[in-house]
Amino acid sequence: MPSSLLANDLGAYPSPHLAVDIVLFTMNHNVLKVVTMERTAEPFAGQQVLPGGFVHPGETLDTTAKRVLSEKAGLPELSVEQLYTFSQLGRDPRGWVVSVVYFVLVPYEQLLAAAGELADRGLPAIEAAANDPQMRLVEHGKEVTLGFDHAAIVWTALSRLRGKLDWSSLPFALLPPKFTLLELQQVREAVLGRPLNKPHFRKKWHNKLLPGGARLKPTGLLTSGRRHRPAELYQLEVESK
Amino acid sequence: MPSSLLANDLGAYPSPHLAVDIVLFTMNHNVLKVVTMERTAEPFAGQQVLPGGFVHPGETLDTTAKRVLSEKAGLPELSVEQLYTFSQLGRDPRGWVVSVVYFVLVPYEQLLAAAGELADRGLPAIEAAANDPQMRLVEHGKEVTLGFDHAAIVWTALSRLRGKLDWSSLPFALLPPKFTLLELQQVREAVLGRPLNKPHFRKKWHNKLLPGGARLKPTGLLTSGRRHRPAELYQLEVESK
DNA sequence: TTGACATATATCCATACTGCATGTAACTTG
DNA sequence: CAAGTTACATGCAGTATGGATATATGTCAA
Repeated sequence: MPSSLLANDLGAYPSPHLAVDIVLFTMNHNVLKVVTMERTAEPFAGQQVLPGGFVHPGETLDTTAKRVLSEKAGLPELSVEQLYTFSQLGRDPRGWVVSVVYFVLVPYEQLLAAAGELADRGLPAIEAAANDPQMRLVEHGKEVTLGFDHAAIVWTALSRLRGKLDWSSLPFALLPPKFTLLELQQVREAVLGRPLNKPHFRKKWHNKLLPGGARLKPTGLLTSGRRHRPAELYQLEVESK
Repeated sequence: MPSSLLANDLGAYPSPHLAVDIVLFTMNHNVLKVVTMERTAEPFAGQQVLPGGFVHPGETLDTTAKRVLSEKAGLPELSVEQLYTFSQLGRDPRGWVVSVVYFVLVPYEQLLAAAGELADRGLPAIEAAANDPQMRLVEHGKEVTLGFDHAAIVWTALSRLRGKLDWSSLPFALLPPKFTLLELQQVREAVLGRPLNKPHFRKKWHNKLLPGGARLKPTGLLTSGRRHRPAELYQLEVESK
């Protein structure tokens, strides 16, 4: 017969410290970027790390993620999505720390408005070709090394984002509410790390119904002042049905 | 300027208790089942719950999952996959407990061999139609209620399993090493909760190359003693290339 | 021995999606 | 007004999808 589950008193075992780290993606000039911050304390002082913080009593992990996003980047209104929980031994030199990692997408304009100093400094750009398990983080032409195991975490997040491209409406969170089909194509090219065929892309995405029930609808509005023929603006609409 | 990350001493905040719960799927008579155990202690004494346990110092979460699987079901050699981390407040009446949930697939024969008493008792069968957000757990004709938030956890695991059907070789872990195409089809029908077209299914899966680099190859062997025409046995082979 | 039965397996067809080539339209800048 | 750049449309070949239909081959019962 199965032994009783959780028969031990709570508190019988020591618990790890539980933290939340955020992979905050954004996109600027057709390049996918990730928000990092300089660490001031040891360990890894002076290096770039992902924004994060410890879980407080009375918080769910989602709540912690939103609080960290608000405190560190001034972005309180974003929807967050849990990615993975990292628990490798020794991943934090200070002790036993388990990190639940969230990933979040934000249009560059919104990031600028909320935390301009972040973007001024420049953010690490993600360079990762489609069929290449390598990933480089580049800022101002030179490679950035992240502290802790955060480089591996960003790679995991990028893989998940790629997987979500085709069947989730989440990647639209990298774009402003209204966007052209070319802008959408550039987002997908940057995430996938490879070029896409343009006429085919247009046919596929014009008025496309997404699995979530949303539809990509043309608005009738046009771009202007862009030194070429204006393009129609599209937006994501929830299907009434 | 960004404030320092993790500036607080470790230990400044209280930590939740960290547990691992396992959703162990198996399949018998074309029905998808999940392994549960009767809880003997309060809270939820007498109810069925998922196998689980607390993380020990010196363990990664994967290690904990494998230890729990070994201790509670006698299955030490299975590969485990992290599903999601649950942290709703009040999900455990005893206190602040965060659960990292893993899901695992095992062929019914292997489960029988390792923990026959589990299968003798009967396991809750999962009844969930394709486009229906409802899910019922049924054992011996009547609905089973799971303790804690474990019903919601099983639903999350089923959703993930469905999502993995098309692009992962993981669902093959529900089958023995050699199997017929019909058996594979029945696995997929049980997981998806809807029938599939047979001729199309055969064309699609004969010699199919899976994303992971594995290929579904016919072995030349045939079934026998099944009161109808023998079927060819297939197996998953890693592509040398 | 023979025919009913259940499942395996093969063939065919209509439709949709993919990847790509080609051509035309419309705005901005010099 | 010409050049440049991008938007937008159409057509085509190869492949995948979803399904109907027909034939093959074993077991089992009479």
